[in-house]
Amino acid sequence: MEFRVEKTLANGLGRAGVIKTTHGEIKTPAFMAVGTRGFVRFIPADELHALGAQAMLSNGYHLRRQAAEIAMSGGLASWSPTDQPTEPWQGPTLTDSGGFQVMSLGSGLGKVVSMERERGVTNTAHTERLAKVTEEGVNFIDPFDHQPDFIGPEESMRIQCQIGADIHMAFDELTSLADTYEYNVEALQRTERWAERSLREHLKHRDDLGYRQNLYAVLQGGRWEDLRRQTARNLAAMRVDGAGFDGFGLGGAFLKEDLGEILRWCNEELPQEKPRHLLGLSHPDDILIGAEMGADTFDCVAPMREARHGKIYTLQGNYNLRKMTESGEPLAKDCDCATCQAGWTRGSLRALWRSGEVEKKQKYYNLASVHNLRFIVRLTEEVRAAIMGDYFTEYKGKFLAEYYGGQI
RNA sequence: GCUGGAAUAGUCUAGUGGCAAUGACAAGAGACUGUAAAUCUCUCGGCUUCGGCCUUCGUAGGUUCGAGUCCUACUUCCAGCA
Repeated sequence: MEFRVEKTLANGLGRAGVIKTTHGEIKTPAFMAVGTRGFVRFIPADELHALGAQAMLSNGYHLRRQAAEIAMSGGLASWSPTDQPTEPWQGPTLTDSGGFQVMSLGSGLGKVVSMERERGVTNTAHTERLAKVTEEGVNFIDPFDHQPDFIGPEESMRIQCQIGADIHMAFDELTSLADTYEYNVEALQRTERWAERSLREHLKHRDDLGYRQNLYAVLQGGRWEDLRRQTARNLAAMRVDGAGFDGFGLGGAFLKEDLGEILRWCNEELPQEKPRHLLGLSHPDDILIGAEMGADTFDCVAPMREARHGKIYTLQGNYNLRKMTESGEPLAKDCDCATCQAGWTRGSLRALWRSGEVEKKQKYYNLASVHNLRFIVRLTEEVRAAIMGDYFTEYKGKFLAEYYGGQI
């Protein structure tokens, strides 16, 4: 993998660049579509390409039982599940380690991850969690079949090297907003030990499929500057047999107002010549702050999940499709997505969504997902153009003013 | 005409003495950020100072401390018999 920075913002952090992987280039900043189980729900690969998606993120945790099968077919770029009609996504890919599930099945079980929720968030009681963290790794109960299972750094690396995405994530522990400083110190030190074990195991298998796979370390440390800066330095300096990480994942549960600062702390310490992936965020303000503070790639389930739940993105803000019963308006003004170009209106889309017929609903999920995903992909394209063209600050201000209507 | 059965909120539906009344759908509001999420939460007779108050289960009476529920009559619908 090769990463080249083409232009840097005046703040010295934000930049535009190109990541070159075995399966293609990613022009950054870029948004990766989330295809947790190896495909993007309701959007076939050709439509993904058509809407400008440059890469897909899948999850080693969810694909752990198909990993050997994926390896047999040559890796994620030549595999798609037999029960899905889509062709494989042949472009660049990234897999997550399963670290997020440590939190979502553990301290965050049954809870909604939010960046704006009151600070009174609480952790799920230990006795109720489906995932338990030990030094070795994470013991968990599969929520679907209730079978006990275990993933540690070595397991995650072997799974990811069988899946064969271009970029892998080290196995990390994501803490929740409710965790204390003391717990974050403990979890962070463990995450760094896991990072080293991840790197060691990754190096053994990174060429197993006949092409070079790459590993990012993940920075945790919650909202504390000392933890963030120190872990950035530690992970940037980490070497196993002379080899370091190929890039860095920026992880954690944030409050919105803290995001920019946290990214600045991390990225001021990280080497500029390595790419950085901001894990799991995609609302426009998060992308704009992320890009400004030096994140190169993004991923998030929100555009498509919110589409499925009836929230439609527009430059003037979002709206809920529920209230658009009779509307003959387009989904969004001047939108270049395939759905809008095909002439779908708010009312006609709503009728599909609320039809109660499975096939129509699936059509709705496709059309709405394409629209929202294109919206976020277009945003990253425009951010890149703004960085390259030296007008990022004006672009950001104008976008936020129009999108949030002065509410931010 | 006779004999049974049935009428409950926008719709369908539960309820056989303590009920502003079950559930579903529809409708309305909110949430969702490295996917246990085609999901979840809330509202859904009126008013309210949020403690309640008022009006509601086809219509009109009655029994009862208390009736959607029991009784009588009537109206409409369904089924069977003529």
